[in-house]
Amino acid sequence: MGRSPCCDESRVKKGPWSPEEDEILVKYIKEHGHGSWRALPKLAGLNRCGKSCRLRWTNYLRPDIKRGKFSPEEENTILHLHAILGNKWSAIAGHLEGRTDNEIKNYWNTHLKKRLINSGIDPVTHRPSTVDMFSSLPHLLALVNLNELLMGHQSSIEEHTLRLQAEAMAKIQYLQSLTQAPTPQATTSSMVNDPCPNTPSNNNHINGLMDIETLKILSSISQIEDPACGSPSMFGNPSSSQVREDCFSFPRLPELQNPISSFQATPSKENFMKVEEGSLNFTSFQPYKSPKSSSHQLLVNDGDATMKCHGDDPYIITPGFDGISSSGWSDFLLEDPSFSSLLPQIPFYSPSPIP
DNA sequence: AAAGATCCCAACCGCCTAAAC
DNA sequence: CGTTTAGGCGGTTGGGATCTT
Repeated sequence: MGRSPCCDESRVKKGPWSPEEDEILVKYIKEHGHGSWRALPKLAGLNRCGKSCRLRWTNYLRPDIKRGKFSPEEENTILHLHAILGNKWSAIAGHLEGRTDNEIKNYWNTHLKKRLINSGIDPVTHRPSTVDMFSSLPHLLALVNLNELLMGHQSSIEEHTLRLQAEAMAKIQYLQSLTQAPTPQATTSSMVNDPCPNTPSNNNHINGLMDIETLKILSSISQIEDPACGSPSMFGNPSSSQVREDCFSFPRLPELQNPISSFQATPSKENFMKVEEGSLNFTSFQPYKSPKSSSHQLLVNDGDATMKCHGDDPYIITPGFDGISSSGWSDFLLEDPSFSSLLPQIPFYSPSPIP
């Protein structure tokens, strides 16, 4: 329930500010400070609402505003911070001296977002586009299984097999739910403007490629579940052998030098955690509890850049993903909880609850 | 040169939060 | 403790500027 607009009075002027109005506002604030924005227009002799005055001042008239083109350094800062903070424009603006949240928001919407999209990067997640994410799923699963083998987490072949089957079932159910959901009138713009891109339901906002990709993924899962391809697929699909023959490659993923690494994270001071061992190329974690939600968030810093994922589930960290160079992420990929929920049994690091 | 398309950004709108009452 | 409200925020829009055909 929002409050009613502060400018109910229809008599107040709207629209572009005239130079005279600007002058009055600047003069008043320089002499008196803004004080109560609601009271300011009357005191200053402006036929505007207080909100309009505040916006005009903070976004345009403030003397410390830096105008002009964004420098490459500023662009990088915005990209990095947006990957961490999302559309928290005021928070991002806090790191860019002289830039307003509105200016950064506009610059993002008109320049940076398009640039990421053109580079095949989802501007919301800062990761390769959704289709690419799905195409990487089988590779991730293979890595997971390899990791488990290397780590010796399975006590027996049978236990390992059971776990793989359980995982595969979870993944399949999820993917099937995607394909069975009603198909919205998906367009590229609907994906771009999707306000909740990380929710599973929104993964439906994919065009026909989704079906193809999903089929491939399902096919690959059946391969993982049955690596020898010698037993019937769990789909019971007679044509699955044909699908299986289409062993697709993962052009976006380089050959990994290291499988997903094991590492230990121990609490140091307050909510900060340091990685004590492990071969991933980052230096620190910083989990924290969002004050506005029940989810935990996790900042990971690789010495050059910081990324974030959030949620209560374990995190999946894949080294060697090298498709996001324009925003500086090159050493790893953090998957979000909607994805990690598909892999519930992975013994990865999960941030400790923050008091 | 003109019309249409696209870009850009200042400004507005509606919602949220926290402080005041 | 519940209600009201100022300030703040992010999303969206309107229209001028610029580009394309």
